[in-house]
Amino acid sequence: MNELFRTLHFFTEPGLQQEILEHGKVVSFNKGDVIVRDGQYVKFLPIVIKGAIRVFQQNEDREILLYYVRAEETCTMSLAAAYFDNKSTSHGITIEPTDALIFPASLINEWQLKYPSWNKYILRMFRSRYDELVGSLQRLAFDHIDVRIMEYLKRKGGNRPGKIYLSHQNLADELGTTRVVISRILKQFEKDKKIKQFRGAVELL
Amino acid sequence: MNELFRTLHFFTEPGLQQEILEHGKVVSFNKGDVIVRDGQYVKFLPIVIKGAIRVFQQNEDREILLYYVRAEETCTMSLAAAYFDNKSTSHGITIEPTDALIFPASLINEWQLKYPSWNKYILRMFRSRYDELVGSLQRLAFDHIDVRIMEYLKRKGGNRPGKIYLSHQNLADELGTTRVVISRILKQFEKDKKIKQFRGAVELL
DNA sequence: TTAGCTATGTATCTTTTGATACCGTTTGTA
DNA sequence: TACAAACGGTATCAAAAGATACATAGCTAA
Repeated sequence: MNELFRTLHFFTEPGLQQEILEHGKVVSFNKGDVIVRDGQYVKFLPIVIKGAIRVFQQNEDREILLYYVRAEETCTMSLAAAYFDNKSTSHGITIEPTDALIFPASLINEWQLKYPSWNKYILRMFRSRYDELVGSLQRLAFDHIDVRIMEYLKRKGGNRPGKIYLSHQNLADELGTTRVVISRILKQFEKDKKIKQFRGAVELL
Repeated sequence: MNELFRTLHFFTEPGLQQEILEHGKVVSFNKGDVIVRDGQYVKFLPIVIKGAIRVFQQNEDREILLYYVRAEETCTMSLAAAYFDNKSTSHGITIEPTDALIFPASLINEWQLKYPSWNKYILRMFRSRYDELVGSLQRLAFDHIDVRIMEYLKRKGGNRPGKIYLSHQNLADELGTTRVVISRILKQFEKDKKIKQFRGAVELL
């Protein structure tokens, strides 16, 4: 429960902390669980304590990654959908075992008017999601695919040594390209001793 | 001043309307005026009444368009910067003569806690900026440049007949490509009788 | 062990886009 | 009017990326 308290530190008002503990419920999800589904109304808002939710949109055969919800973060798409009583336009699926604090979306309204730190939290969330997306747009617009792959691997690896588990196909989906292109570039990286490849994983050198 | 009242209708609480009129100031800008500059602290928040502000980021020689602030809208980047007391990371420049309601950014905090309709306005703003950006990302990732040009023209033209005033170079900047590419594709459109070209303008057929 | 699935390697071809260079035309203004 | 700057047309070349096809390797379950 250490992580729970770490998460709570954003919410400086004792009243808010109490409300969160009172109305919130800690739920454990398995890898691959669906948290939100496109077209569904959002009744509950999650704040992730441990793990990660992958949030993405899907049109026809195309898929576009919006963001990952990680520890201490919430899902801005869910928040907005809930707030405006809209159906969700994205999917949210856990990519690893995940614990989240879940509470009724109906509380958002009240909290906004009562707790400044809640507003700060939400606005910071929106802002950083927006910045992330601008970053993606920029990289997509101006960087070549090899740079984008390397950037992605570094970010995913979090600058720590160790294997990063994803297939060429996964990578292609994340970056919006095709498997063949990924294989081609990764092979080149391998020749240049920038990475080591395994079945279903990559290691940065 | 008709437009001013149209803008105000978002703010349903009489108290908020009164505060806006009291603390706000209507300012007229010329085309090309700089509203916010990268690296500058944001002290005032604009709500556009008439006209449009182009908000974009610039790194080295690259430029990336974020959004236009049009009538009844505000600049979410400014808002976030002001709220967190950060310097702006974007530029905002009017692309036509523009009237805006300007008020001290320091009021944001209070209004959030007092007026639900202000919160609603802000969140809707953030949400739609985010959605716009996702759209751009999607088109950039999956559409070919000819489709993107046509989409852009249609949006800019607002499905009305009439000329759309921009040079090939402008278009190239907006779409993150080069002038030659634009000229090439527009020529093709002209051959296919999809558009008519003029110096500094295009007309959809 | 074998069949079947998933993951990866790679060759070939085509398309799209970008880079560069040079041209003529229009427009604004000194 | 003359000159510079902005605008647009076009040719040539190169690079990047996608499409397709097929081969091989590892993993797993019957």
